[in-house]
Amino acid sequence: MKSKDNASETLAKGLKILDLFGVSDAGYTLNQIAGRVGINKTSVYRYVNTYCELGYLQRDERTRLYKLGVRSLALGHAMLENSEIVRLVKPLVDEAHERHNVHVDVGIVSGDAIYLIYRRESKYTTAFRSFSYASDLYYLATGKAAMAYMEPEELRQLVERLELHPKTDKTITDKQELLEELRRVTELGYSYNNEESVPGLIAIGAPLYSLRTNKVIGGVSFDSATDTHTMKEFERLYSTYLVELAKKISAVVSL
Amino acid sequence: MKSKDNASETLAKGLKILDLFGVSDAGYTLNQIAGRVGINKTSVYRYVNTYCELGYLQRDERTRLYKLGVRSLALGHAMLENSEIVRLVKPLVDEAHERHNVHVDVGIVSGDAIYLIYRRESKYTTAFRSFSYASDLYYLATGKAAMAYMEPEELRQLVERLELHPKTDKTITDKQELLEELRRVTELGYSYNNEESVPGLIAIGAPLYSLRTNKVIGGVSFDSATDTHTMKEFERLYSTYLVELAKKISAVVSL
DNA sequence: AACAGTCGTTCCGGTGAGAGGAACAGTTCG
DNA sequence: CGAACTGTTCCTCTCACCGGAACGACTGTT
Repeated sequence: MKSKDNASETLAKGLKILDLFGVSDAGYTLNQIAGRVGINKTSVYRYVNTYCELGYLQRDERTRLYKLGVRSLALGHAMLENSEIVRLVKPLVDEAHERHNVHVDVGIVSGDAIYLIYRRESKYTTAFRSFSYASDLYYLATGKAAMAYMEPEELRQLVERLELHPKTDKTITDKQELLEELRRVTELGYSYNNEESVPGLIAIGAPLYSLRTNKVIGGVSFDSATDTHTMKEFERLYSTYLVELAKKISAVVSL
Repeated sequence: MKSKDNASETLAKGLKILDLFGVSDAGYTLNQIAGRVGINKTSVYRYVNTYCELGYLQRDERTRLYKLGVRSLALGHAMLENSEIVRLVKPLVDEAHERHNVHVDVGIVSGDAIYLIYRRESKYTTAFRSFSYASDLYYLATGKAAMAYMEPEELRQLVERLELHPKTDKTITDKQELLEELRRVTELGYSYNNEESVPGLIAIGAPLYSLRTNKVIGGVSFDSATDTHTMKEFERLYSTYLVELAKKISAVVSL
């Protein structure tokens, strides 16, 4: 184990387990958990036991698998309700969602990842419920919008340590190509996701600013499916609303 | 420290900190955290550092206080989205909320506590946003409804280890009185919360069953304010809808 | 300028909680 | 019946955690 100072390795390992339950509703067996997080079974056993005793995890009575406990759900719910940023973003996204009947995602950048903190689905996108709560930036509309508006030096360093793994056959895997695309984003004011993360899923994204610090904090996207809209259609119909929404959100979020 | 076997004390302590951030949107200082959770400052420092490095917590740039990080929000959001029970409950509660324009709470019992896993507010109750995600059962409409329909032996044991602390001057603090009230609940089919948790806040609650095991799993409540409805009015207007909603939820939730 | 009161941070020594390999028992599968 | 799972316990070793104390950096008070 690489030992960073001033941090609890035990806690960090324990959190990796909780993390696992954020990406899937399916239950896990003890060995599966141990395998996924890369910790030996005995330790995982102790951690999982701790979670269960406290109510964060519980065992499904039928399948005997470990799954999320009520306490995690309640805690998650409470965190969202109490979070200032979610409380500010929610009504604006809801309004846009209801008015234009479109799928909306809001992602916030932290470290080298973008985190999905709010989503409103449309009937066209429910088929694509691939729900990873944390993603790399380079294959998402929200992420590319955020990258495009980063400070040049920040972006340079990010791209340098980036590894471009293809999610689909349309994922951009060349750094030069990515940088050129990002330049086009700044000209246009919004980004594309042209089936780069999931086949059949397209999106346009716009950056979210903090007007106080003038720095990018994330992105917002409208999503649709290729059998519903072509990219050109989708762009023509919604891009102005998207940019408008992004500005509204940026205005109320004074991080 | 009392040492329970097969559990990680370090992880348990670390989770107490995360828990703290579920009950309030206010930031905390390191010493405040240490005080609240009852752990010495140095350990808390290590835990908090771990959380920050991983993005679960972050420091507010202005106030320098520790607050929830984006990762926690995204994880919470993901857990709720992925949770089967939330996904089942949500549409039913939303429908009732929109049709009757009333505040709805859904609580699930785990251990000796009831956890709020979904809420839709009305304009009458927003003033009361006291948001503790886990509560004792005896002063809530959801909790009392759940208690009333527990198996006799289970209830007896629960009441035995109960300590009835008054939350308001109307909170029931006598075990005999509580048991009598619960008996009346079973006759009526729903419970009251007559300003027993927060002054000015009233509610009626109905139990949620698992039809498979025939056991209580929680409760659902409609809430209002004393300056909007008297208890009699509120009961007359909404009790049938509440019981109806509780049955619907119980039907879809086959835990 | 000296003060008291915060804040987060570091240092350090003693110890016990956690690590983790191995073997366990209980089950489902074919 | 064995094979492949499951969760669980036992064991020893050691290192990561504990926690009191002292630190420097700020802030506001006198």
